[in-house]
Amino acid sequence: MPSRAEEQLLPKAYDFRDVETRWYEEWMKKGLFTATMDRDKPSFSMVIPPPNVTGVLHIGHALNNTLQDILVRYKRMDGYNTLWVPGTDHAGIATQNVVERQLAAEGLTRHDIGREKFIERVWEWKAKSGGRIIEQLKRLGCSCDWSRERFTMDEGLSRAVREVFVRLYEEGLIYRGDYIINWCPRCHTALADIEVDHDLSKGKLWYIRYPVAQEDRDDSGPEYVVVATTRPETMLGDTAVAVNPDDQRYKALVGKHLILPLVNRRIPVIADEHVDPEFGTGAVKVTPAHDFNDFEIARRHDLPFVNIFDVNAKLTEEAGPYKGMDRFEARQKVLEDLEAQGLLDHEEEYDLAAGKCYRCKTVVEPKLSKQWFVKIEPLARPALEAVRQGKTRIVPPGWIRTYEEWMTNIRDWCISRQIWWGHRIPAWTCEKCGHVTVARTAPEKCPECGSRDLVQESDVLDTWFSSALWPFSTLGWPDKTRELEFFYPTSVLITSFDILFFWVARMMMMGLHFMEDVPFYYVYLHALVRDAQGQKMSKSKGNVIDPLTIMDQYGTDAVRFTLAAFAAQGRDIKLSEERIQGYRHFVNKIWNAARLVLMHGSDLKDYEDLVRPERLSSAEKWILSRLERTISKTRTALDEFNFDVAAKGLYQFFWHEYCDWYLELSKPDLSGQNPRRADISRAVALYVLDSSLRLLHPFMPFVTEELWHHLPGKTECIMVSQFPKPRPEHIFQEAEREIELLKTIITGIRNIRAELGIHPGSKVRAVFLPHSEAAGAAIERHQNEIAILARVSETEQIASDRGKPRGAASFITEDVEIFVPLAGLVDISQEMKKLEKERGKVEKELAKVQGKLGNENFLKKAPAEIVKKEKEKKEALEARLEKIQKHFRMLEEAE
RNA sequence: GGGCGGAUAGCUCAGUUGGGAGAGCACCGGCCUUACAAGCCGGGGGUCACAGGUUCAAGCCCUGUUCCGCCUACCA
Repeated sequence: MPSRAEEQLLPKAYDFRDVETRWYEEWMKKGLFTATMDRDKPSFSMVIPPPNVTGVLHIGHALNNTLQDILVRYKRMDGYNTLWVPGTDHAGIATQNVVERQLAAEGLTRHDIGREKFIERVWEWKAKSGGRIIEQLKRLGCSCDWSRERFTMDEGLSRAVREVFVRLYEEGLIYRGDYIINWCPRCHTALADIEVDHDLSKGKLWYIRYPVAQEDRDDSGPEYVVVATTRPETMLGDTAVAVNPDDQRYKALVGKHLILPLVNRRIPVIADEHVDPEFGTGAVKVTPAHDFNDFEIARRHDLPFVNIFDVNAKLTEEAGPYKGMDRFEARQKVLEDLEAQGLLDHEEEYDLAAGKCYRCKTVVEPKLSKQWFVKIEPLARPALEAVRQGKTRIVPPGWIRTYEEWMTNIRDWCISRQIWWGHRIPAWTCEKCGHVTVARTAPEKCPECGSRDLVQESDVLDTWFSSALWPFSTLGWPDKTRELEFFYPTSVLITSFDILFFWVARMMMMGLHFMEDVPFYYVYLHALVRDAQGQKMSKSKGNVIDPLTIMDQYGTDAVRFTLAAFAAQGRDIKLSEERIQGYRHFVNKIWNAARLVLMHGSDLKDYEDLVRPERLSSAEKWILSRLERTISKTRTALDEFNFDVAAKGLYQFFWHEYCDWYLELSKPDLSGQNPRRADISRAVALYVLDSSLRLLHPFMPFVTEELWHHLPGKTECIMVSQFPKPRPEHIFQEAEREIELLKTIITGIRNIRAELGIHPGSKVRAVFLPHSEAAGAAIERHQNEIAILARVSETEQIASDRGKPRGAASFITEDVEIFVPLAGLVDISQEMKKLEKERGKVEKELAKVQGKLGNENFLKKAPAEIVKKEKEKKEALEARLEKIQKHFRMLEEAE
């Protein structure tokens, strides 16, 4: 039966379900997430990596946003003007795909309904289901300023996009040109280089014979040249064969012609440095329209471009008899035909990295087409410098090199996409004179010829173009807003390393160019969340841990704390349910500790005033001192983005110091007869709980908020309370030493009891032989605690070996020898075995130390401090050994 | 091909100027001790991947080797 006091207080187990929704609503209602712009406070701002509107919260989002929320809650409590800007990304291809699939279910394609209607459909979809992920972020407890939520295609951001495009165009940094680009035949659009994934797959290298043209053949020369290719179908678009200029084997053939099999085109043999004579046969087929290298070779040698693929990667008329075939079908047919004509020399197994569309995994096709590009070098240079000079610091710093590498080898950015959903390129072509006008708003007539017959560019911009502006476009740019003034540059960007190039680098470039300052002072790159075996989570492998499911199961606080505790820099997070379960236990532990403390002190409103050093016991000083160290540790760790260190430190402190020792030590006082003592120990318990809850709040917002309101006298929310500040006057070194000794003594007795198999219910007698006055005094002072925590009935102090009890179990430390005399209960031979083992250990250690001290070089070269330490260690070990031996002899006699 | 990171207890990892090998989980034993069995108490367990080197002293610094990740790249 629970007591009346218990009933009034907290339920026995924490039920997160209603607490989480209740407090989130309360925070929203009170407007606690809303940024203020108070001149007296420093600013702390972040922009969320905008999830795709199509997104569903996955474990990566959970990690990313948990870390951001921890930081922003910490800073908010620590007195900053905090702003965390939330929002979503329109995610061009991804979103278009979703709506196209819906259309397909109705038997329609986007072309059936037309561009305008299609875009309407996408907006409808967005209005209906686009906000899902935002709701999920709220479940996670994210304290974003929802009043400032943005969308990359809302009106303001679209205006920023047009502004940037026009300015870059006017500065000559955006141009349009015919280039070879990566084409996704499924998405029907160009892709930027980094939107193409390369993974190694098994393939073949086919060796094909290209006959030398009749008129160029001489009697001594070869009949054909053998070229190697992984993609035989592209031969239909060949316009040359290249060899290295220094390659003696082919020297005579340069300038002559070959007959391209199957299509019988005459193609020249050319010499180009690019060709590696060591690879394959040293002769390369050149397909200018369908290979990046060949494109470059063709430009150098002025070769024609033969386009053999259409938008679906089906063969065009240029491919003659193969017209209309799919590229892979054509590959088979080409090989068959070559074989039939005896032109297939041989084939080899070969691993190759075929490029795949990062959205749909279709093998991309290099393709020639007219696209818009950003001239990247003038933008990349300052972005590179800013990191080199430390204006923006990348954490962990290992990524700096990768960033530099990429920034120095970067190619122009292809920004046009042949899809419909996105920011339409603000360029209009005059149908009459062909003049292209780039403008912020649609021009009425052609500035060249005055024609009103203008057609807007049908392409849209790469999704990442608008994301690149996110840190300033969300703050109101191009207007000069107060937000920009207050919060730009933002303080920190927290994101996953896999979008370092896609996003971070581009924000750096755009921020520096348009705001003339870095977009953020710190970039913290976190790892990927993997499964317990280190495998990437994927639906097909079935190893996905769904954050929503586990939040339902274990509560949001447990999930958040787990993610933080495993967020070690530079390492992937291997997550398993077991770990989350473990931290749910921690949530429960906090709950129950609070329950105990509140049972005794729910009415003690002035507990903070009662905590005065001069009135405290050593245990109370000790816990304050430990708290103090935990506060500093937590702050430092958070300031350095060591979320794991902060989380684990709090766990260790709260569970293993506050609960295991302080609360246990204070129980006698809490329910004792001395009201003054009881008040103080209640006050300290409350004070430490109060501080701990505030330290834990950024990690576990819900349970801490709930408990906070049960503390006496709390009316405001914990999320706007003060984050604990260092109080050096709460460091008590003397008390720390004393309690550590007490812990050793209690553990020692417990150890003896456990080894002798004494029932926890029965009490023992303990005899102490302290090695110092301080130790003796401490034992004296803490008799009561020892009695309770080690279940000791009576204690006795002796001054020398003479008083030692015969036939006792012992525990020997540097400061004190402990004996538990248990006539009849001690198995003496057992006890001797234990001592023997102990003696072995000490002897071994002693031998090591003696070896060092016997080494002249050590004495000569090691720092005096170290030598001294070793000497002290030797003495301590010798003393200990002597005591063990004495006790051993005594047992022998007793036997 | 280039670059980066990792190898420490059964598992996941920490170990910050080189000077006493640690945590959590798992495991074993004992306890329903009035906050918590989602708990308490106690315990076992490691040639710090391998081979050299520097040093009085190496998990830590240097060289090489093996294995495993990841990023990046235009060898057809």
